[in-house]
Amino acid sequence: MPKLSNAVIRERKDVIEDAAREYFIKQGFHATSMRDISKRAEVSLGNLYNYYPTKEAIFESIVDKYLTLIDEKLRDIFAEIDEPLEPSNLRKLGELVGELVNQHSDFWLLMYIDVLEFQNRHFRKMFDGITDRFRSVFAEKFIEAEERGDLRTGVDAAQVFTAAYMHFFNYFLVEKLFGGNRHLGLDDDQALNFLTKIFAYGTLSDEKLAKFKRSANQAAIR
Amino acid sequence: MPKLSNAVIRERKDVIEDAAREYFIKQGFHATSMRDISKRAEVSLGNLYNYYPTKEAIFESIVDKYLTLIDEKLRDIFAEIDEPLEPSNLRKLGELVGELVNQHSDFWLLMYIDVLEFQNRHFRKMFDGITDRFRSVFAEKFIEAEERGDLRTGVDAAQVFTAAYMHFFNYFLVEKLFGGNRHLGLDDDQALNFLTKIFAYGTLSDEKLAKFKRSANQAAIR
DNA sequence: TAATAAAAAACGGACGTTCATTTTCTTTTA
DNA sequence: TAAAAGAAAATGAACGTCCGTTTTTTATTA
Repeated sequence: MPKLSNAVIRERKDVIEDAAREYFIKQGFHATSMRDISKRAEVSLGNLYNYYPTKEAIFESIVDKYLTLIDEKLRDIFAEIDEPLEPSNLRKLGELVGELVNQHSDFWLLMYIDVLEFQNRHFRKMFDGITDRFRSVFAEKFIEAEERGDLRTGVDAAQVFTAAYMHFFNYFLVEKLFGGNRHLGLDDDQALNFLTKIFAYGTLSDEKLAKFKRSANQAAIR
Repeated sequence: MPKLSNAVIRERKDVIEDAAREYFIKQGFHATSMRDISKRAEVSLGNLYNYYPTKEAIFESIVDKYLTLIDEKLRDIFAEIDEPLEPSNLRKLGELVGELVNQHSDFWLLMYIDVLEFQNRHFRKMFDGITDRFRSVFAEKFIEAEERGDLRTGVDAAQVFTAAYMHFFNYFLVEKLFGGNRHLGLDDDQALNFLTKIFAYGTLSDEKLAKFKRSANQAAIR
């Protein structure tokens, strides 16, 4: 038999990794057996080892693929945010983060597996230096906003954005994975408005806030 | 041999559960074997089953004990908060939550085990209806604050308190368990000030804010 | 036919749990 | 006061199953 093309190999690995991921997120890494994976992927047990040297290699391959995907998704999200400190855009950030959490909750479960079973070895970079990364993504925007005096004196734009981002994230994770069940006593839409307002009023300068109150954007965040 | 007293039984269970917990949080539930536990607890394998019917029962016993402990700790924390919406008290809340997270990080790892391996069966109640619980804990205080007009119109005191609580929580969890590594670009003290200010400016009425700016409390949160 | 992939069988060890047996310690008896 | 009895606790071997991985065998196709 001739060697399989890389494309075919990638296809079969995808099938295997889909099967493995379903088990991992349902019961964790150690509770999932290679036999479980081989059955669901419809690949013989022995053949798994033609594609991966160990079970952990399967996990790592899934994580790597996901990290790349989430990275792209986040890039897409930030591309939609042209004025990161504008309340309407902050709310949009929240919406998009909510979609990301809900559509890819598997990813966050894998992160918890990593925290538990691998001391967060594979996901460490997720939050490390996140404020500085935001600062470089929105570099000009943050400088402009500060020059315009959009923020209260002493407030750092990148820190505000990070705090809002983290809050949105955590809100949706609690709702999706921890049985939050409308834990703020609001539906997602209302919660987004509520949180957006806190961050707007909490960080914008009086002049900027006055503009915000006069603007049509206010209507959308009520 | 006469029956062991309940006190002795409780003592031995504590030893077993300490051993089990150390393994669970280091490698998860399924990666921990009854033999591991029996060795560290210096109890024979078979004897474990005189104290617990199954391995899961050990996990459940640990979780129950911890839920009680954390519940008490939270009660202590809230007892220290006499004016929940006062910025200085909000900051104090953050400090105390930080201590809780750092001193009992095991507990939160158990919560992740539960999310992963038991679909959060044992921890569901942690966040369910949390806003309403805060509302009843601080019932009079919230009503007083609203009557005094401390909050911007339309802002619900219990929701503000919950949002702040959740944010503090998440901040310290990310720092402690997810490799946050000063993820806001600030040390814990500065981060607490920063977040407290956001929630104060984000939710208090102009009159209340004016008082806050004039007060000595402002000095403590700088 | 020759090289590769896939499947199947086999390996040694570890798993959660059970159980027959031994140890421990109080109580009863002589 | 010492030994015997009785009951509960502790033990560790044993059970059947499953584990991750390796090795062997069979199938596939340029």
